[in-house]
Amino acid sequence: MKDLEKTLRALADATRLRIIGILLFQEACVCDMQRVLGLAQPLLSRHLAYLRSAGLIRDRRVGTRIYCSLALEGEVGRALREFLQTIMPHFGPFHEDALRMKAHVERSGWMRRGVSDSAQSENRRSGKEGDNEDQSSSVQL
Amino acid sequence: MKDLEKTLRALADATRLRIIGILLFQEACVCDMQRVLGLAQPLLSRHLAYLRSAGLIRDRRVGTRIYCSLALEGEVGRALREFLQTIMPHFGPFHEDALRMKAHVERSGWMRRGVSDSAQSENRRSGKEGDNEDQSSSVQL
DNA sequence: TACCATCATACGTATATACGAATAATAGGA
DNA sequence: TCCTATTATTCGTATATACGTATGATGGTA
Repeated sequence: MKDLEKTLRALADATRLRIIGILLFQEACVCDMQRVLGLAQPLLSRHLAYLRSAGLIRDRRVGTRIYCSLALEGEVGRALREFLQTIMPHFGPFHEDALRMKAHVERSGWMRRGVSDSAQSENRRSGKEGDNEDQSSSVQL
Repeated sequence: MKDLEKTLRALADATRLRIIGILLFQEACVCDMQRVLGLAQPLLSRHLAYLRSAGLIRDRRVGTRIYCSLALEGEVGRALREFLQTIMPHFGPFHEDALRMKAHVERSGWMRRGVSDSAQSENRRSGKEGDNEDQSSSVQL
């Protein structure tokens, strides 16, 4: 968690709030977020860079894909997570974004199981679960 | 509490954070804040207007003086208060501002008791206590 | 009414920020 | 190596924002 001012500045933009809203549920890859949020790729990339620079997210690369997750640790991070979990349902686009992401993930899961990338799917299911502590969330739709 | 985006934008400025840091302790008048924070009067006035517009503070006039206090109600407001109480001690100027305000209030109280404005002092002590619920705070120095 | 204290608002300026379009960098497969 | 998918970065532009300076508005007292 970086500088407090930088953190709060990161929250002061609707696009970045939408990104955070998605990540409150679970890790997501940039390409999924791009489609679900309907953002231009460069724009999304820039906002992610900002959030990364502020220490709010971290990422990992799997092949060509970057998976992002929230990085809320320490006292301030925990307080921020709680705060976000309380306020985000009050943020206009939050629910629709969440539904779209859920639908997208289910559709994508189906495609993966049926068509392609089974090796990557195995990779995700068997070996990466332990790394995704940031996925835990108590926000309920 | 107004629009969530506006609220978060209000937090994205160091000067406004300093103002909020002072008000986390208790209601304060504009003139005291101006002196303690060392801000130009028009600047302080503008930032207070922003915070007021965002629904984060409210004020009351007593003669020529405006007293400001935090207005954190409802689910989001309560969450925000908790969040602020946790994070503000991590904000650089917070502690010094608080000490300066404390010293200022003690010095001012002395001057009031000794020299002038005893009617106003009585007014503040006897009749306004019930209105200052927002003064309660558990932030400890 | 004049004067002073307190606070709000207008004007101008420098800087920050968000975004679109274009391009560059990285990874993977044939 | 070439091509494609994914992502990062650059460039230019419009808008927002923070601040200093000057002025206006409100309240109180002599």
